[in-house]
Amino acid sequence: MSIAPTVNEWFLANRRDLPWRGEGFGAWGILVSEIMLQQTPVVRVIPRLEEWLARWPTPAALAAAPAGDAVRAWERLGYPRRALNLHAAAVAITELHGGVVPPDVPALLALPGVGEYTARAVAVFAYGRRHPVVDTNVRRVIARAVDGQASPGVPSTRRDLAAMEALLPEDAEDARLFNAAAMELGALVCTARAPRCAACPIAHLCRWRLDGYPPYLGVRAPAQKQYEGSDRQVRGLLLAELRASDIPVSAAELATVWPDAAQLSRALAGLLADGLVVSGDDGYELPG
DNA sequence: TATCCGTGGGC
DNA sequence: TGCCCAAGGAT
Repeated sequence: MSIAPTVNEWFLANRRDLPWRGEGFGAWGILVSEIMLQQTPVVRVIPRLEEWLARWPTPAALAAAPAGDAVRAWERLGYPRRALNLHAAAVAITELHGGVVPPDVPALLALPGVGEYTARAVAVFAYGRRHPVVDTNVRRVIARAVDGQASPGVPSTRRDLAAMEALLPEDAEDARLFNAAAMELGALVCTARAPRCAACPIAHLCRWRLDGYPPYLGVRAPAQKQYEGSDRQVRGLLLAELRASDIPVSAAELATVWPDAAQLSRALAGLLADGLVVSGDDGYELPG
């Protein structure tokens, strides 16, 4: 079945006016936006993205800054390893690609923090290459409209890319549009909870709807672990302490952020192993 | 492949 | 109110 023309037409009339969709928004901006958008809602990304691009308008500009500046400027976007990865990617782009974000998927995949989704998103949205782009929204749209399932099953890159490829228009520009359109449909209409089927352009041919909205019976991903009291929370508290200080912080000062010494030690060791924190004679600090 | 990695908002 | 979810990636 060919849903692309209908979904594309809906997209042209209903798409959000997002910064990375503007004319002349370059490949570097697209890459930064895609990394920031990994597991992070659009509304929280937009202000941080604009600050970043004003400060570091090119990969070379970011590469010339200390990695710790990137971690500090990440503020509270979450998963701060992304900031470190983005800095390392900027260094790689500067040193290996002449300061230009590479246009092909294998070169993009080789960049730190760039996986199957992000590599294709950059190749398609920044360079107009024809590839399937599959994120959580697209997986859900296909699961429902095509497979008749309320939720996508366990992710499988090969299977998910093949499913999207089967729907993808031949023309590269139509394909680029459809990748964005399917994502937008999942984000605005075919949402995880309470899908707005009355507003859906393909409701009349959605397999899940035609089958009477059967409940999902497959295996579900295990629920996210409780954040309160987790190592993640302790890492976040430690990093917040270090972000707030311009000078190295002593172990004694860091010890005040969490009562459980063993857990705090474990979290700090993790941050050191990740390269998010370095230790020197005067204490702990963000990397130089 | 299952698990880990932040943070915040919605219901 | 606790749980689910959010343009994933690395190991």
